[in-house]
Amino acid sequence: MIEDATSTQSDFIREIIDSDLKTGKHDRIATRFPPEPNGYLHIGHAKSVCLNFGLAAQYKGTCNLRMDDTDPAGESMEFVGSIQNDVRWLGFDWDDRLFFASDYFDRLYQFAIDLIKTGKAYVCSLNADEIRAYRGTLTEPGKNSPYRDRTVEENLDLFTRMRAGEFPDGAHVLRAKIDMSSPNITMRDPVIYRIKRSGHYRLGDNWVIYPMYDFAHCLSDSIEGITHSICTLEFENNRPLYDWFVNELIGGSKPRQIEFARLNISYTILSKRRLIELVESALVDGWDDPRMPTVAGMRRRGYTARAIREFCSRIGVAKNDNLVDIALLEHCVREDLNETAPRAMAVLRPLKVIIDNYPEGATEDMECANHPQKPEMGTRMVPFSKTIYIEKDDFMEEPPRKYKRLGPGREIRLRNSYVIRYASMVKDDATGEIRELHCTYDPDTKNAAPADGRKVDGVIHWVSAVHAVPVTVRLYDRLFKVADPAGAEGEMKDLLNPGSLEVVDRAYVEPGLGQAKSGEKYQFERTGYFCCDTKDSLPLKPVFNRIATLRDSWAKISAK
RNA sequence: UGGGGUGUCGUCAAGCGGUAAGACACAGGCCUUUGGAGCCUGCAUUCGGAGGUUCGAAUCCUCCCACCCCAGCCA
Repeated sequence: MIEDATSTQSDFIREIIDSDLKTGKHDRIATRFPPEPNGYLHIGHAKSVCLNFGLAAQYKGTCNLRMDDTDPAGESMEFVGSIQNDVRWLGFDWDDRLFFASDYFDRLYQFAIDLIKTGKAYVCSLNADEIRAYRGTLTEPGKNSPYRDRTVEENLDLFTRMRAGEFPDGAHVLRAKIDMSSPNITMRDPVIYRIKRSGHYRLGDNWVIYPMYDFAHCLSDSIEGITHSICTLEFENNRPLYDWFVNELIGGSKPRQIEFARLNISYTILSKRRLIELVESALVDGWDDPRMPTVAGMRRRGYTARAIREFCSRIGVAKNDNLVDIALLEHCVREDLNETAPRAMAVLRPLKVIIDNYPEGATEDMECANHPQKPEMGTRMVPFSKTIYIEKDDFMEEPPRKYKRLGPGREIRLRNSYVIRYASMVKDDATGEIRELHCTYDPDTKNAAPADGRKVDGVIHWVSAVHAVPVTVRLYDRLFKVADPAGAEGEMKDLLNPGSLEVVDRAYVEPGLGQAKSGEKYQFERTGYFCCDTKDSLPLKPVFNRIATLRDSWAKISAK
């Protein structure tokens, strides 16, 4: 198991576990990560994965991966596969403990029979609307169903026939007989089985009745010997029901449900429903669109599993509603990639520069460090020649104060190369746009300070025009333009950041990058971290996704 | 206005009766062939509010306020 996930500070759940271990309530701990295979995992799930698997690792216990597939609608093997892939990619391992709630259907059915036999469950023949009406409201108690007092024999007969497929969908449900006047609506004779003929993605038509979450989940936990069943806050109301089923049906050690606050992140959305909406309305390009907060999307964007784990560790585990600043996530990727990503030069918006006093047709190989602080990462050769491209932003005709880049009369250091001095510019007669710059270079400054001791403050990156490789670069930014899209009014499409994707069709990268392989991550010096796209890159024709920008203190200065 | 939760810096989050950790963000400065990275400094006299208990309260008690969740045959 990975180390960084185990070296986490404490939280209220770990305190509970420490106490359970200390008092001898448990001598080992068992958790589980229980997704429903009806969608892709997102970073909110990653928080839960890190928590559950991290706990198991920390306490030398186990964490099961369990598909909570009790409602066949929307579930599929595709999702089962993507979930396994994502959990594994995040760095966790469930060994041979991949389970399916649907594998427990026989036992669950038996538990239901047991409940009927002890008079704790009954078949109710009210329709859905009637059940709702009988349930009462938040402030008014419910009324007993007229079917509540059916005999055990009648219930057994009806339930058996429900299973046998004798009734149409919705004709009957099995309900727990608890308390229709409970102030906790969850306890007002909750439905535990419904008839649903949709066909299960694993079991086909074996069943026409399916257990509800409240019934299946606690019993699945019990079957697997889970000690701590960790879920999100919205299930707090369900805990009494969780305990009710367990107490009625399970002897010995019982699992304990503990709830924590789900993750929210600014400028994005983490509800499965909304994510599905984004995909289905084609507002994004699929579940793995690099702007998506899905594990698949983030992976494709270039986020590392390590960065995600670090993020999950830093946000902590508590019960407060939260909206974590997306800047923290960005910080975590930068922190990781700063250590690991080789540097390279890429010019996103090229401006041609001709070095007048540099010999025509000559080429020089410049030795460049792959990481300025890590000599062990080696060096590479980057060709330099008379005509180069620099970033448009790195020249200003009328530079403001504090601007350290190129301008009329100015000198600048070309990264890993020479110092050049501005000579003149050529403008387009019609538009006034700057077409190209002419400069002169100082031959004595190749990776050396000027001999006369004059200071050259600015450093800019460049790429040799004849050697550079044109590539497509996709500049990603936050998906939404509002900090809290989940809490915002209006339609989702109106909340999206129109600048969340900018495609640069013709950026120039240093020659070596032409051979970049899918998934490789680089720091394009002075611009950001980029990942060679795993889907759209072709051999020798890479497409780069911007993972994150570098911190840009000039942007802050210039904004003032 | 039923029940269940939560309220500590802009955002997360420690704190568990002994006098407010840390992180991100932000603001200054140093350093720098990435305006990157790194380094240094600053950033809650105050813990939703009001009372009370105590030598001492963010921590205990009382009342109040705000926000979140629950009326799927979803999970």
